[in-house]
Amino acid sequence: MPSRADPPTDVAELLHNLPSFQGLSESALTEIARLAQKRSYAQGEIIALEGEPCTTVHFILKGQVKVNRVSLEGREQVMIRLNPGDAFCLVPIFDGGPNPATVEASTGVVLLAFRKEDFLQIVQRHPEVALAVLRHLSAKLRHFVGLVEDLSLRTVEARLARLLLRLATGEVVHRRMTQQEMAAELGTVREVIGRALRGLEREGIIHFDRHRIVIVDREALEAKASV
Amino acid sequence: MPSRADPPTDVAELLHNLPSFQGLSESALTEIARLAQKRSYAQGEIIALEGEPCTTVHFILKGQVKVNRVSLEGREQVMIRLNPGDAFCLVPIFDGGPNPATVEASTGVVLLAFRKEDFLQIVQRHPEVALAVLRHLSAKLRHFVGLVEDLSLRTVEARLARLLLRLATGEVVHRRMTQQEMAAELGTVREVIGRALRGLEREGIIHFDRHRIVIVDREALEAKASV
DNA sequence: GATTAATTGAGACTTTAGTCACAGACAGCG
DNA sequence: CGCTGTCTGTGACTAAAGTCTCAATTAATC
Repeated sequence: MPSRADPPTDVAELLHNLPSFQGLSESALTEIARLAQKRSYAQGEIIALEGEPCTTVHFILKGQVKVNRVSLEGREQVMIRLNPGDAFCLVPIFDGGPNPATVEASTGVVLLAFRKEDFLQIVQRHPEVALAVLRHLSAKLRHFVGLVEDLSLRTVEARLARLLLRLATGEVVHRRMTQQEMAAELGTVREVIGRALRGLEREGIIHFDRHRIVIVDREALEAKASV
Repeated sequence: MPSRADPPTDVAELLHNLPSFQGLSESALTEIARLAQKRSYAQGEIIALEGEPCTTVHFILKGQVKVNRVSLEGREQVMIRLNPGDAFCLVPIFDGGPNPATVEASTGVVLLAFRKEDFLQIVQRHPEVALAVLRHLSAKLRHFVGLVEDLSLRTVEARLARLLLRLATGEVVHRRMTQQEMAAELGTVREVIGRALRGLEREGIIHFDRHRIVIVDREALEAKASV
């Protein structure tokens, strides 16, 4: 299903939900709203393709996207997952290059799109927006430093332990992620994740309860995570 | 040897060399120059330490720094190397967190430092600077996407081949980099780099000539690099 | 509810990477 | 020149990760 340009409703209203546009006057907001286009994507749709030129910035209103790269052999590495309030395609807009990675809708997604020229104008005219975008890029950079450290200096088991701790609310990992997805997130393959999970269960650290994973021994899991 | 705050000379002049401050009026430049402090660091000095709070942005005037993280077992991963014109400690300034990584002077280094509050003011008052910093962060983000892909989807041999191709001017790699340094750059250990290098030589792809490496068969090296 | 399709479990095996332990080479320096 | 510290070469070994294959299980769909 292709993306749809939704009818131009109360876009200014939607801008209120985006941290990047906080602290602006109403008049500025309506002006900016005129430049935004609301779009929807179905789950699984590709929103931006690695290597392609890019002329639009996107701000997520609803849903989640994953930014990834795929190797020649078909192995996927998820770079980052983005949620409502986050933006993407900022990099190609600012440095002028092609998309550094592919962006795919993990769920149904609604977002606001700005044309490159318009967005560059906005950033230059509204220091609040510029600062918010700088904050956002900084957060991403910090995320990547952690990701590189994980991949370079930690075992799969440690990375998995950290992922479980991150996903858990209380002692339950309710989120249903397939082993394939975990593998793509952690830079390995399905079988290895499966073995690692079963290993953790055999050690009595986690427990499979239907579709949820329960953390039985949090301390032990944290110990694995900090290797 | 500790960092020195150099005497306040012609700082405005120095700003001309930094891409982040292009396109500003002379008056703006002199104003900004008043807020900058010139500092020097000796090779090997730590300029910023991972986990520490950070209150200063730095722009490199001369020399090179490496940004890295070290695991508990003492293994090092270089995140990025920065050269004249580049800035660092932007992330903690904008997102308010601690330093995401350690910054060390790879050579003797001269840089300009701004206090956090001052720099945030500058960015908000001068859209040109904001835009340049956005470009700079974007370039770093792009670099990190490549690094993650390398670590996750490529073998050490492929990463090494890419490094050699990047370092080479013509067919010669003026090897000033030790195997230890290459290992830290590529996320592995010295011995593995040594073996990989000797492997490439045995295959007749590269050749050791004194302290330089000569690329004998560029095509074969590129083939290894693109795996 | 039968039949696909997707997901998971599992074993056997290969490859890649990392560890350990030394010996040799080499560069800088008193 | 000889000493010292850094860097490199090498082999034997271990560990971690990845591959291949197939069965079992669990959704998903008509």
